[in-house]
Amino acid sequence: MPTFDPSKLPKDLPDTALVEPMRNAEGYRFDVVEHLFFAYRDFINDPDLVLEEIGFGRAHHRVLYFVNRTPGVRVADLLEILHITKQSLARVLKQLIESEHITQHSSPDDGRARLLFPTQKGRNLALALAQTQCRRIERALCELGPDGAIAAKKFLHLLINDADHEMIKKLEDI
Amino acid sequence: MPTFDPSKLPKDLPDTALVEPMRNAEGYRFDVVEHLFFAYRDFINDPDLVLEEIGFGRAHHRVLYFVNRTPGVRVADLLEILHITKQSLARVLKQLIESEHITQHSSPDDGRARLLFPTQKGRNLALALAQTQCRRIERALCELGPDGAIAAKKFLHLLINDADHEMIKKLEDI
DNA sequence: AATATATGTCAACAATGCTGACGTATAATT
DNA sequence: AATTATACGTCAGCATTGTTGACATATATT
Repeated sequence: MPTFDPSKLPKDLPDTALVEPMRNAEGYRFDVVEHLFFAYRDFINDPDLVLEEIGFGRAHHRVLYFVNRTPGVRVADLLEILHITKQSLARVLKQLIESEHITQHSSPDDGRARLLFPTQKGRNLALALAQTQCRRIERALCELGPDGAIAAKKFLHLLINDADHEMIKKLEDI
Repeated sequence: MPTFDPSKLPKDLPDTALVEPMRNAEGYRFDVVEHLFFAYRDFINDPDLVLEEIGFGRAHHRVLYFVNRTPGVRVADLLEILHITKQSLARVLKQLIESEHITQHSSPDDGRARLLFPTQKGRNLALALAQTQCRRIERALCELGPDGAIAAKKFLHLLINDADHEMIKKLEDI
């Protein structure tokens, strides 16, 4: 484990080397920055272990998640949600369709659009991956209590770009 | 923007396709899962734009951040903090040293260990990268108020593996 | 009929993670 | 003093997942 012990510095340390740490200050909450980093790191580590066993990665997880969250979603919608290119999406989507976790069907409204639906197999995997993450969230929210839970979610919402709030609201209303 | 309109389904939709979305339920807070996803996505997007201009990536950012946060940190410490291999770290660390954002010096305690310090150039970059993220955090915490801010940080803390709590506390005490 | 849109696909490349192997200091142990 | 363990560097190769550019196809729209 790191010691972070600032008492023992090299004798010949040149003055080009800064020894003062970046500390929390007005408007600079470094403690929150790193909390966010560690929280997200641990949050995605759980499903990673499951994914590894079946030869999938995080990219597959994200696609599978949103297809299960909003069945009938279009390819273009996923691109907007995930902020990736269609070529990146196509690679993992192809595998998810071949492995029969996802099926695609033409939209009756627009024959060009492909609507994506999960299969039961895909739903099962999505739930298995969500389980570890949801347990982690549940544990935290319970400990916080009702008011704290509301604040926590509001905090995350405030971190998100305004441009995405409309889309998030649509997800909420599902 | 996605429509998520479930009213228009393909006529010939086989019953292997699930149309029911995964909805929030007892112990399954999907709303929080996706809030966390979007929040982190937007959170790291700000510095990404700055990094791109100077030919650095997220990996450089993470290393530079923790070297600035804890000057004199050892290579082995960074590996533990970042959860990456020494080969992955070496690649970006080498560039950061060559570009004179970071300097290295032998530890007086242990001649094998290399202690890493930021230069003024490295500190400036670290602060520039932190600025956008800290503004985002500050805006959210202000809106939440004191109690909400405490709950928000506590929430993140509860998401983090117990194994990391000791290290985080050391960071806090810096 | 002409144009725009939704999607698929091929090819190449970049960033960043990984494993395995080997070398070189320096510390610690015997 | 000799051996072993540790901290780090480095080379080589590979996987995942992001990117751009170019081009094809089907369907809508004008």
